[in-house]
Amino acid sequence: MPSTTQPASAKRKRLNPAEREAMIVKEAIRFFAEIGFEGKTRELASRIGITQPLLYRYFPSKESLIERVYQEIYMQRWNPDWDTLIPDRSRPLVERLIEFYQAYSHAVYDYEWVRIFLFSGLKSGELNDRYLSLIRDKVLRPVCEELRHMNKLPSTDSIEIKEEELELAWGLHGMFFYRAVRHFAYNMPIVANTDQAITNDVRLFLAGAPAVHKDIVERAR
Amino acid sequence: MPSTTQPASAKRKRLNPAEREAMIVKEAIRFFAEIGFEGKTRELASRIGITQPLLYRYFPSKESLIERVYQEIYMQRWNPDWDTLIPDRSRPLVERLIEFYQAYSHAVYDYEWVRIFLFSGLKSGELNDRYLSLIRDKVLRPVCEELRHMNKLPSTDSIEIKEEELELAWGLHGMFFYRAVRHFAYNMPIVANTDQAITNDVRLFLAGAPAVHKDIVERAR
DNA sequence: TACGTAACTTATCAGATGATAAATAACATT
DNA sequence: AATGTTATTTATCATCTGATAAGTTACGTA
Repeated sequence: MPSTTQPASAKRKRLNPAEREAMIVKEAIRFFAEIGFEGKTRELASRIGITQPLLYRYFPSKESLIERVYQEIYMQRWNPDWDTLIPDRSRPLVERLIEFYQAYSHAVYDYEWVRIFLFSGLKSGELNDRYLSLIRDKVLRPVCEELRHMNKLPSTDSIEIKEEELELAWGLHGMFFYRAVRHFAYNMPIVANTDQAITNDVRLFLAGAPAVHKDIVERAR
Repeated sequence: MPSTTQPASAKRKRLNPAEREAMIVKEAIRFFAEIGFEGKTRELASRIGITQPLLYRYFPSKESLIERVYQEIYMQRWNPDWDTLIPDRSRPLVERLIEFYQAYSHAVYDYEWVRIFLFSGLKSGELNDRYLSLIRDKVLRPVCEELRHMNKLPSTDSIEIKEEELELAWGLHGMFFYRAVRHFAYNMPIVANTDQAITNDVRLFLAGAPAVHKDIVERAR
């Protein structure tokens, strides 16, 4: 039974508002990632080492704190350098994709990110939409375009990307992201060498894609 | 504001206990799949069209009802016929894997199953362990064995399945399951032809596996 | 060292929530 | 039609929960 009061040893401390707010947000992210958004404000406060009403000096409601957690989590998970990485045809596609997904894994194979993303999706899915649109436009479509080029198929200008084709690229993304789900949601041990596993995924994907890609594009006519 | 009382039009109805219990469990599955396990007993009762205390005649606590939902959901999602499907070398491996994953999709591409599985994983992960062990032993290991055979590599008796190798098979499973996550957790539209998408996944996987599989097994020594 | 600002705590509320006890009424049997 | 059983409801409790108001004290400044 966690008490709402502080242990006598921890003396009351005044922080400047910016510091305290950062502290609250940081712990809120950790807390909601663990428990889910039904986590109670009293328990959160006790983890921070403050009293529950203090939260309401910094955020007008629990919902607004959750909103803030969303923002904080979604912000800056995308490195603008990646925009040009996948379409850069001066390098082999395998190399580009391996580099991208390894770099991306460093941003995204993260307890808090994965779990809050899942919780948010299961709750409403509204915020996930925006993020998945980003993935589609900045990763999956470029992958389809490069795949067309690699397999000497008509460019996406002449024949637009088909749903089924995009679904193929979602497959690569699924290999990648499901690893995070297994680890952070199902609590399974993570593979020893993540970079190697990603390398294998990409190699397998690119070696296998030609076997189905042509048929898909032809079915598109 | 849902009232706890019934509309006057709906007259009180006595069901025999077995029927009523089935009714409660069925709606509880739907309800917790939608809302999560923090869903309130009063709201559940109102959906069933009964009063909240009646739930407690059938289940001693909310937790025991959730336990029951777990059981109901995990029961009978595995068809014993599948045990012999993947290892049957009288047929081409592509064919076997396509048949298996299509059949499996009919059992598992399901709103209630996917969401309760995710909620349960995020909550404790205890029940998911059992299920994922099943997948590992009945799907992924057999896939690795068949892959060894197909690629003319040493059998799994002489060189045991390596973690990295199993991770490759998790990749195929990830393509498959992430599609369900996108649809049922993120609320994205599902691909028009699921069977075709699964066929593509399996073909790509088997066409691509040789490019990485040999290296993995050799690294194992 | 005194003083004022505001960060922080204590006290508390109103409504929600899981659970229990007692009252009611639907249905089977006679 | 009368009667007994029990499925179901009404009433209610103790605790929890998000949120507010009022009191307290740490700290910067003169």
